[in-house]
Amino acid sequence: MTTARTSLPEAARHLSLRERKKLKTRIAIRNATYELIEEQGYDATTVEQIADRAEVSPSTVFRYFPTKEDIVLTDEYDPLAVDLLRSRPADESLLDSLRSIIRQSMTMAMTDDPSFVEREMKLRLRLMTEVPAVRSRVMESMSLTGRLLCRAVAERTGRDENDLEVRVYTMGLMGALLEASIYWTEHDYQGDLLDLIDRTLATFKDLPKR
Amino acid sequence: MTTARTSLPEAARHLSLRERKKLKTRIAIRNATYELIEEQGYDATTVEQIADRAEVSPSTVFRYFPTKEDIVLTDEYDPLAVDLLRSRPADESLLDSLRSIIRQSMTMAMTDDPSFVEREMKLRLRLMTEVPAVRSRVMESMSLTGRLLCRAVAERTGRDENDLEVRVYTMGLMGALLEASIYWTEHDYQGDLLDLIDRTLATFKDLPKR
DNA sequence: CCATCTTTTGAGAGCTACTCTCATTTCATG
DNA sequence: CATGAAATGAGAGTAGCTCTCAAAAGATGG
Repeated sequence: MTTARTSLPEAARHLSLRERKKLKTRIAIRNATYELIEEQGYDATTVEQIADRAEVSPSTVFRYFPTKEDIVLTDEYDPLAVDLLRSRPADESLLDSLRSIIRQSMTMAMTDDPSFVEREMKLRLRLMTEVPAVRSRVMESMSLTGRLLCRAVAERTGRDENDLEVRVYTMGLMGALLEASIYWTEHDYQGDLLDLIDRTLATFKDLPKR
Repeated sequence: MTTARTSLPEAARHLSLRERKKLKTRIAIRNATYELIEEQGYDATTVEQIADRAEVSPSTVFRYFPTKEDIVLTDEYDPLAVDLLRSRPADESLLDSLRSIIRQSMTMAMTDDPSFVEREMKLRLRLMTEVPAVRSRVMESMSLTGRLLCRAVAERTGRDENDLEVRVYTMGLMGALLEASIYWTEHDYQGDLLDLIDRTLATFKDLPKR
C-alpha cells in the first residue's frame, strides 16, 4: 500500500507506527493542499483533488481537518507563545514582554527553518488577505488565541482573566497585530515585520497592574 | 398574488412600485428569518424555510442577500457613524469624539425605536457570540467598517489613511469594541453598555495628531 | 388600452463543503 | 496467531450557493 509519502522529522522517531502514519497523512494532506493552491488558487482547489493527491479518501481529509480552511491554517504554536510570555521577568511591562516574545519566536522560526517562513508563512498571509473564507477563519482562531492570551495578561497585571479591561485590551492588541500583518502583506513584505510590530505596540498604553 | 406582506415606513412613499416591492420582499425575508431563528435556532433554519415563510423562491433570497448570515447582519448604519465622527469639533480628542458619537447614535436609536434595540440588536449580539458563522461575518464586516473609520481617523489626526499607525490603531479599537459587546452579551446585558464602552476606550492612548 | 421593452422572479439543475454510517483494513497485544 | 481497537474508504445525504432560462410583473410610448 501507500508507503513513504513523506519523511518525518527526527522528533517523531519514538512514536508508534500508528502515530507516525497519522502524522504522515496529516503532513501529506497539508502539502498536497499547498501545492494545489499554488497551482490553481484556493477556490479552484477542491477537497477531492486534495484527497487524490494526498492519496487518501475525502472522508479522511475531513477526519484530519474540520474545514478546508483549517488545512491551511492549523498551527500549534499559540500555546507556545503563551508559555513564552509567562516566562518573562515579572517586573517587565506587558508591552515589552510582548515585543520580546514576538521577536524571539520569529527569530527562532527563522533560524530553525527559513524556507518555512518564506514559503508557508507568506502563503498563509497572502491567503488571509485574499480569500475571505480564510480570513474569517483566522479571525475566528484569533478570538480563541485571545482567550489564551487573556490568561497570561491577567497573570502579568494581577487582574482577573475575565476582567472587561483584560479582555478588551487583549482583543484590541490582537486586532492591531493582525492588521499589522495584513499591512505588511499588502505592501509586498517590504521592510522588517518586527519594526512594524514595534510601531504597532507603540500605539498602545500599558495596561496598568493592580 | 402576494400583496401586503409588510407595511413600509413613510419614507418609502415616493418610490416607484417596483422599488417598493423590492423593499417589501427584503423586509419580508429578514422578518421571516428572525422569526424562524427565534423558533428553531440559526443552524436549524434553512434558506428554503426562509423562502417559504417569506413567500418567495430560494433563488430570490439569494438574490437579495449574498449569504445566509447577511440576512441577519446587513445594516446600513456604518457610514452614518463615520459622518457623525466627521462632524465633531476638530479640537476634540479622537477618543472623546468616539465616546460622543457612540453615545449619540445609541441614544438616538433607543429613542427612535426602543423595541428594535431590545429585540433585534440583542438577537444579533446573541447570534454573534453563539454562532461561529455569524461571528465570522461580523468580523469580516468589521474590517470593512474599519477601512471607513480609518479615513475619519486620518482626517482627525492629520495623518494618511494608509498609515500603519492609523490602520493598526483603528483595527485595535474595533477589536476592543467588539469584545466589549461580546462581554456585555455574555453577561446577559447587565449594566450599561455605554459604561463598558467608556471603560474600553479608557484602555487606549490617544493617537497623537501630527 | 394596448404593445413593447425592461426588470424581477421562479424553477430547476449543478457544484462543493461537510456529516454520518457501516463494512473493511491496519495496527497493537497477549 | 488470534483477538480487540483504531483508522480508513465507500457511499449516501444535507445545505449553502451559483447559473441559466423562461415566465411574470412593472414601466413606457402611442
